[in-house]
Amino acid sequence: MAKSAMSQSMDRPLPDISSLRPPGGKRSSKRDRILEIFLRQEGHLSADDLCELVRREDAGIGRATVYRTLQWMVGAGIARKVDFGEGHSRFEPSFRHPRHFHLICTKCHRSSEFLSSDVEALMEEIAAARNFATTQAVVQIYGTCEDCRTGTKTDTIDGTTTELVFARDALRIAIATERSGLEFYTRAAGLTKDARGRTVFQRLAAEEREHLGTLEKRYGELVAKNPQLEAKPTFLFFKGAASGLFAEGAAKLREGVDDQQALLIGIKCERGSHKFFKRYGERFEDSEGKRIFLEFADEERAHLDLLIREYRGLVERQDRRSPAHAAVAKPRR
Amino acid sequence: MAKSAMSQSMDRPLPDISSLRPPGGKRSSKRDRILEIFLRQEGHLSADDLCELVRREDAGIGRATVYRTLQWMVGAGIARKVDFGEGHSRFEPSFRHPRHFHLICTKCHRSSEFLSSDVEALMEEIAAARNFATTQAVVQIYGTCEDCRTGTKTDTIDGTTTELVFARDALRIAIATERSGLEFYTRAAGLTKDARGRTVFQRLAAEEREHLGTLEKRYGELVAKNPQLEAKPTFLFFKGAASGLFAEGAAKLREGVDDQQALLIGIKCERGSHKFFKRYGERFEDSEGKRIFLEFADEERAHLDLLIREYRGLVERQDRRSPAHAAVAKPRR
DNA sequence: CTAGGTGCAAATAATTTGCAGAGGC
DNA sequence: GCCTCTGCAAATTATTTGCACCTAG
Repeated sequence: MAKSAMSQSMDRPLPDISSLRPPGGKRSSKRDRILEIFLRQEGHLSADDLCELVRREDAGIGRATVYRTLQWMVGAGIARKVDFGEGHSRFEPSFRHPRHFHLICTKCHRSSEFLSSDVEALMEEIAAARNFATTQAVVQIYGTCEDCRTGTKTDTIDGTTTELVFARDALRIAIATERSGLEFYTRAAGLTKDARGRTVFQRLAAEEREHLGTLEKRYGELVAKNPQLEAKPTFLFFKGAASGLFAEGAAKLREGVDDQQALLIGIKCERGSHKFFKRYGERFEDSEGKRIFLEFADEERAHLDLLIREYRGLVERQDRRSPAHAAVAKPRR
Repeated sequence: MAKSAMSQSMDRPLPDISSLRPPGGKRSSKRDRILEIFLRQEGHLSADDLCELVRREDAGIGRATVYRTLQWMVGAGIARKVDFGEGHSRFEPSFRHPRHFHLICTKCHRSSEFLSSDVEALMEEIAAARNFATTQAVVQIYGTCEDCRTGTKTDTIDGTTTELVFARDALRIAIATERSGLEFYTRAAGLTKDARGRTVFQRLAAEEREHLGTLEKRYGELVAKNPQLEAKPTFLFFKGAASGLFAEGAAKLREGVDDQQALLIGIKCERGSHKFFKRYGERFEDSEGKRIFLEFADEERAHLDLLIREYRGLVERQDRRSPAHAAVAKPRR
């Protein structure tokens, strides 16, 4: 039985490339050369592809060294080994997008990538149900790509645009969530009888509107600077329970609730939304998209705090009026 | 570049084993021997494992023949080639469960299987968004299994119990859906003012209750006959949008609706539920679990028809009273 | 000086192929 | 007799190793 497995410890946050020379071996020499050439490429290289490339620039480098360097890179978390069932492994730089998945065309042998937090969430659930400690997950969809079926060249996401497409998708998701939040608060403001409560909701609606404006402006700037962006396929699939949350909240509002309940619903929505974007934002590598998610999470957090403050104030005022009823459920945290 | 790909055309509904001898080659001889030995095993065999097994029973069979038979089996849809990243391929009989996914323990090198219609649905969506024609999907979760971490032996699903565990899970899902349906109709009956409409909802509630009883009895019988079943881990992960549908429907009822709207909500729920179970039932191989899903789909269909009939009656009666308002949206189909 | 890095060629491992012979129809 | 199946050994491909040599700290 051969080579069993190059240490499967992938998907670490990887600091920066220059700082990881020491771990393991001495400084370096050809290693650097190979690494540099590897990182310069895009797509999924086979060991042999890399050999060729290296040989082209530096005649005196042996296949064995390339293989050894590849093993080191995988162990150090610089590269990821992927298997497309071709009888040989391929390698991809891992610093760009951790845990992305692949659509693999069996006709043209090209593969395109996608991110799906939805799929990840499901896999986490499944692993948890089986008490399985996940280190890595592989999702590969095999089939025929659009280009091969129709003969036309469709727009693809290449190495230079992934970052941008990711940022675009992050913005789109944030905007969608913001919209449903705005709708929720507008409706809540319309329903609330208490003048003070209404003011809070109006203020939140105004904030959402403003933030929505900011996000849309940013989106506009992004696509203005990169006109090809709008046509690119979706890279990040993320239904975002957050948008579901606000819709659900809005439905509850329609059932008719008192001011206190409305605040609690708002709190639930913002808490869910915050947690959600924080959690998913954190699992991405440093990038514009990640930053958008985390910023957005902070924004939601601020709203959450505001709502909680207001809720406390409301309960306090009620207490003062009729201390006996004070036993109303308090929001956690 | 080697062997590229054994025809990727897997996952066909496979008729029965005896009838697929002719396609391709002559009758057979050793082929049958190898096939028979392969099918008798459970788990994921490597080509070498199979060679050993075959050699043990029939000394005069060469490695090449085993490889060639394996290729033929994959092409004929009898076997599926799986790659766990060990440097060699493994093969599994494909007639049991099409498109299942794997949890692979990197410590003990064992793998357990699961089905997730939720993951499948997401992958379909993703493929559709990219205009990608899927032929096969691979989902592998690598990590450490419970046994390896805790040292204890947990209950696993082996070849003899998969069918039963699948049936168990199908029943559990059907029961959960039935429960939420029952709750929905009970609530609807309570809310409906029109005597006739109320009768319909009561009748449906009664039917759901009865069917629920049947399903629960069946579940009880199943686990009584196989006491080890209750402790087995979940095999089929299936949130079932259907249960979500009824819950959503019930929420809408709470908002306060008239009888006609209540019927429409019921129709929407049953239609969704029927479609859902039909669709997912169809993608399974013939098995008790599949039958449970399809039976359940039929049941929901009957309810749907009843609701539609009732809805039509209601509209007609209204028409007779005030023909002018006849332009109410009709349910499709 | 010394541990690890490197090249080359040989070793290993998984899988396929060429070819002569065997077997069913 | 034809056509495919088979076995064996040789070929191919991907990847690793042994070993002598080289090089940076």
